[in-house]
Amino acid sequence: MNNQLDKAYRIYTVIAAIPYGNVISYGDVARLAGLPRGARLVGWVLKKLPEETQLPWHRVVNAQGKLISHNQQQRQRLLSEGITFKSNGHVDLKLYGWIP
DNA sequence: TTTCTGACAGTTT
DNA sequence: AAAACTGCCAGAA
Repeated sequence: MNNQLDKAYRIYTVIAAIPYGNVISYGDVARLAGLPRGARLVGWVLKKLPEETQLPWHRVVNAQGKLISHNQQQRQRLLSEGITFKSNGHVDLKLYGWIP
């Protein structure tokens, strides 16, 4: 079946599998979840995550390496995983892009 | 039902 | 280089 829960579930699975110390873009999450153009859906799903989720949502950044604006916590978590930032405050996707 | 809005991306101006 | 436009999917109004 192809209901929204299946799609959300596939997205969860992909995000849960992002290795420690790596980041991935929304578009790549969608692609790996079988939703080639579902980047916005990934954002929608992540927005709905509960506070206490164990999903490594902080490893998902946009295609420019920019973090979401509303959450300071993301940068902190990435730093604690050893991820470095460029002078413009973006993560370097070339270094940390996740190739499964 | 139609329209608008996102924690986005890719292409075209 | 930067802004605009288009595609995508689900939800809210």
